[in-house]
Amino acid sequence: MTQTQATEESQAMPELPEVETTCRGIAPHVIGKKIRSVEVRQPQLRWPVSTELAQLLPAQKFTAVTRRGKYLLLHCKPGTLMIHLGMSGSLRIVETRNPPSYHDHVDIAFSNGSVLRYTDPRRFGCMLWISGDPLAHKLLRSLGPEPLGEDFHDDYLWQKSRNRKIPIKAFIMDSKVVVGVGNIYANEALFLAGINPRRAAGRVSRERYHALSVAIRQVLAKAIKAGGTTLRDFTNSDGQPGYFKQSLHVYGRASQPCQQCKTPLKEIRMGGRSTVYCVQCQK
DNA sequence: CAGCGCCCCTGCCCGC
DNA sequence: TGCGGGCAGGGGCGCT
Repeated sequence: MTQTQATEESQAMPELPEVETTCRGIAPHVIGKKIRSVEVRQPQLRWPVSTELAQLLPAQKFTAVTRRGKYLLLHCKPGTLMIHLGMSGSLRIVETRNPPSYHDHVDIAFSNGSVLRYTDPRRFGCMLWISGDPLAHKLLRSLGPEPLGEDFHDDYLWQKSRNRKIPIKAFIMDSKVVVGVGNIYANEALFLAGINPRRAAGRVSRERYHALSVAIRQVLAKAIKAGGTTLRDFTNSDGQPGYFKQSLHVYGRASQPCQQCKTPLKEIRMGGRSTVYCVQCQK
């Protein structure tokens, strides 16, 4: 991996497309492979990593790798390993002999000599063991629909937003409304739909919710498709996040001219998050 | 319930 | 050049 790629990757926040790419990327390397050992070098993530993993997982095989929102679910017979990548986390397949670096917090080693390695400099991620139905877990049971699923559409958003006074941006970033819409894609989708991020969710018309639902699907699907092109090199960890593959219209472009009307883009902070929009094109 | 602000943590950037 | 302070950011959680 070149220095340039390492730098870009360290800045990459795992949004839903990156999590989906990770899900697809690790699946063939971990499903059906016998687990030999688990090493937790740094258990202090968002919540402590259970030391029981080292006893529970060896001799097991992951039977499936699925995703719910930005949570990755590695299923095996006695339970499910739930992983969130937080802001700076990543999962890679490496060789056993590959020595861990400072931020490589967890290794799950397989009998074939490969290792599933969890890396997370900022440690906002988590790795939790769930025995029983993972979808009934506290962190998953109240989540809204998947943005690329059939339950997510304009009528759903419109119904859900009645009498809501919170800004539309906060509304679509609320995981109880819809999962996986992070700050970058919320900014982008609102620009594409022509909606001011501060507009109250309850004051967005049905027609504009149609445009918004289409925009959300579009930016996420496009990024996942872009991520898919790097899948074959997943183990070499040279994949770049999907949003580098598509032009960002507003995110990170504060004070630069709007690509539609040339008006300088405005940046405000909403809930502590950078919010960039065009005062002319987004009402 | 709805809405809002805090906080976990480190890398990066800026100013002196 | 080196160092310290400020800040960003996902999202659960506690408080109003």
